[in-house]
Amino acid sequence: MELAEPRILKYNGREYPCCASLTMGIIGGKWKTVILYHLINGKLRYNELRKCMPTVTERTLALQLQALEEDGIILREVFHKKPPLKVEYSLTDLGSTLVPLIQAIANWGDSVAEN
Amino acid sequence: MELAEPRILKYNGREYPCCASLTMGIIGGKWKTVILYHLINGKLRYNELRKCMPTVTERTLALQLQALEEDGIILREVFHKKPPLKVEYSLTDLGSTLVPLIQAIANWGDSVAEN
DNA sequence: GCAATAACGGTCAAAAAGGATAGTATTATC
DNA sequence: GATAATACTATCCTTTTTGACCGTTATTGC
Repeated sequence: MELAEPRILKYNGREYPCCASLTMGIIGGKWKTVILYHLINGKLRYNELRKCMPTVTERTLALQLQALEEDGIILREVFHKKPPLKVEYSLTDLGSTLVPLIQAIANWGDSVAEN
Repeated sequence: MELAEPRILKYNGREYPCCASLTMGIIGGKWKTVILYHLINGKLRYNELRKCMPTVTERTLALQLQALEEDGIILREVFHKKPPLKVEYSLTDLGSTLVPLIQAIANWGDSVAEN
């Protein structure tokens, strides 16, 4: 059987075989949509996010935040230099274009939850 | 620091801490949204899906199809018993409720692709 | 002067996801 | 009578993701 050549899509140095998988490459994984969901209503500090997501470990949260920042989805702002006392995360302009998507993801999950 | 108790959501025997992660638990991963994207326009046979997704391995495709079936998102229909010569996959009613979501995921990926 | 807070980073380990490759049973095709 | 197609399954292995747990640096509160 012959398989067709896929058209390769690129984003931020990574390659994807389909527009759907590109999106999933950016917001996929266990925690990224949860982070974005909590950022819909505005900036949150690192520890505020932790309180919203008590079951994620600190290391994983930090990794996911870095990945989202690297992909241009969220902005990381540090206040008061030397020891970084205050860090705020918010959606970038690009990240804001994901809001309807995140909301739809959350709503669908809500609608099918059994509890 | 005190962390709040999360409200646990359940679906198909699994537990999630957030409505967004529930959805991702069902359609997350590298290939599930791609499968669903190709099923939007109607039934497809196993090998038709393979041609749509030439870069996925057979094992992974079969696993993802099983998972989607188990979660009630797709329907697997076998024709001509004995050796299963023809198998068709399609969206269930529940799976159809994901169509707007899948389309939004695909559109967003399309809009940010660099190529 | 001790603990708490803030925002992580480091290391190691476990779990989950995904890939490579080959095999199977039956029918259809050349 | 060999080959191809169909729809997978079985092993084995590698990569990726996630978790557990502890350390850091400076400031504030008791």
